[in-house]
Amino acid sequence: MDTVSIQTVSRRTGLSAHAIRAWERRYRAIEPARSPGRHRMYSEVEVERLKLLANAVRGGRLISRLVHLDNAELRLLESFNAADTNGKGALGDGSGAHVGLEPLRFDDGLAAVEKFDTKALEHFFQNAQIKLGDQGMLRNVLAPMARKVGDLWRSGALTAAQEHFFIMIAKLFAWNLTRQYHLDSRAPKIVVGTPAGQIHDLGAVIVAATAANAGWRVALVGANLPAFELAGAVQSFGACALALSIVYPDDDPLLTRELVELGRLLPEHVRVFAGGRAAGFYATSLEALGAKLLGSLEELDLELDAMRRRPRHS
Amino acid sequence: MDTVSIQTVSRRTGLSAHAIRAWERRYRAIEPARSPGRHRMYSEVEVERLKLLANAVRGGRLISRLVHLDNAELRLLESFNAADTNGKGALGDGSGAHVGLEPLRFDDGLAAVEKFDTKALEHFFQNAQIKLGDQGMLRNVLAPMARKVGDLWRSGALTAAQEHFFIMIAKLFAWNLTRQYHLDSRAPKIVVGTPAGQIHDLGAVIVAATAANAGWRVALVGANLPAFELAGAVQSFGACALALSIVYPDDDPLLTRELVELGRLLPEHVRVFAGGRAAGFYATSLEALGAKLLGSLEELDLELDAMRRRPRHS
DNA sequence: CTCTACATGTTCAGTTTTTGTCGAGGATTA
DNA sequence: TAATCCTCGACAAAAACTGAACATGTAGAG
Repeated sequence: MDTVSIQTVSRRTGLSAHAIRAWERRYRAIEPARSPGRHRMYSEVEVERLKLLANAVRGGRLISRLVHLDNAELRLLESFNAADTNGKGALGDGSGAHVGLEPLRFDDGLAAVEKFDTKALEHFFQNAQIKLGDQGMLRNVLAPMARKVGDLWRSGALTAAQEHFFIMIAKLFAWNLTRQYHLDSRAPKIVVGTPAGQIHDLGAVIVAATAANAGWRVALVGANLPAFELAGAVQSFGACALALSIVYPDDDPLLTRELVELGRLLPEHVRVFAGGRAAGFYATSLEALGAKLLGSLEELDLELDAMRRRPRHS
Repeated sequence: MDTVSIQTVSRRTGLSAHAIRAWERRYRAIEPARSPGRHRMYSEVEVERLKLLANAVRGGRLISRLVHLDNAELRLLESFNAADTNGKGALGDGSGAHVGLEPLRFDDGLAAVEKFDTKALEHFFQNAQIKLGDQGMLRNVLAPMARKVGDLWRSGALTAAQEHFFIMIAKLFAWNLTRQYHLDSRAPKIVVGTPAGQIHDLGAVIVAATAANAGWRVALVGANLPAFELAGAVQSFGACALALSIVYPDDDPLLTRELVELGRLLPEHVRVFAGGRAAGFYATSLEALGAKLLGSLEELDLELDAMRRRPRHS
């Protein structure tokens, strides 16, 4: 159904309306339906394609070379430039230059949190997503912002209500990213959750989004689960990996015990990852159960990718 | 067959009465029954359809193109605004073809929960949403299912991991519903949360979705908030109402104290609603602070609607 | 290293479409 | 009787359209 106006397409793709028309005129990139009055009316499929094109162009490719590729090929390219664009400072300087977007200022996001302004906060995230891509947005905006909001809360600069509000929306946004990945049924499976005592699940949601992006099927089982529950979930989901998010208490004896228990319960071949702000404090326990300690989402991505390539080495 | 006046429709949809008439005149979008004196009398289904149209328009679509679509297709479009990126599998097809054929089997949903099958569970929800509408799906599927899952967990038929998994997905799905209603800035505001001691926030999310659907701007501040936080959120968001979800402990003296405190802190003109399984047990405390105890989402909807049409106090 | 030829996003200008809003004059409702 | 609605025509702002010119950056060629 062709119902989307060019302005909306522009907002959603980050391309200017003029650019979209230019692409049509010069390369017939997309030739949308027209209204009786000759206004362009785009379908979702066309919007999707324009998004792919826009992303590829941001990755440094020439539009004239892209228009012949089909969507699958474009998606492939996308994963490449995700790999090499992520580190660089697209964040602060906003010199992404060509595609004209408003610069990405953290303060805008924080201001939205202060005012409980759902719309502004989502807009901020969306802007970041267009600019940095899914992964970039998770790593360079959402995750650091979560830390920042946490700090501000502890320092008293934000109220608990504001912090909760942020977390709620951040979770939803991250989760929505996972929905767009189409995974075939042969994809490997992973369980994501937080062990007993850990009640914050934003980290887990972010990890889930990352895993889904890496082509895994994810069971997000939430927060505060005892070892036997986690092990049970792994077993009944048939997962070959388990990711734990450990964020808050730096030194929880219960958690240490839980991890030991987990080592006892999990099948040998199940790979365990752990990450999050406080994960490092449990390094020895984690090591004991053969878990891999990860310091960043990038590392997680690499690990997951490596596992995919080399199926089960049992 | 209750029918409502055009002004009511206007308030419920956020459209001006003039606009509604224009849509009818120009596109025959909705042609309501008429009174003997030619006044328009809208039925609920017509209101529902106007809401769908209004939302699609706010999502950047052109009204002239929407009027040919049926309700199921409109709802489908909404999911595009919400998820924003999507349309992977849609490739080429796009026409609603397979939209709502499968019957709504509760057991399908539960089976998905057992298997940690995210896709299937979301599909189940979406199917229900298309079939019953947002409100219907919240009231008749999501909420009862949440109760059911809770029971099954307590009875041991489901593990905690499965229960958490369900709650996670349900929460995100319900919260997603609130996103589609970006309303104009004149809409009244409400804060939704749960008081200290209450750690389950699914109920709050459902309430938030309901309020958003009724045309309110919502700040969902999450669970377990002390009275001063709630009051502070109400104040800084500028809300004229506060909704509390009280689900679990039937008799928590702390909560009683919190409610008293809340009564002390809240401005006079702020209306308070309370609902949830355990809300009834605190009836006296709630009454003391002038809160309205609600037994169902329908009641909430009515109350919110009533408040909207009151003359706005400065 | 300069010069030239693309490639490609942006701007300008003058029209046209789309769509929400207003007002007048009169009828209906509560 | 006051508030609300009706119809119809007109209006106006926002957003699109077209086509050409413009600006900037990149890549060879000389």
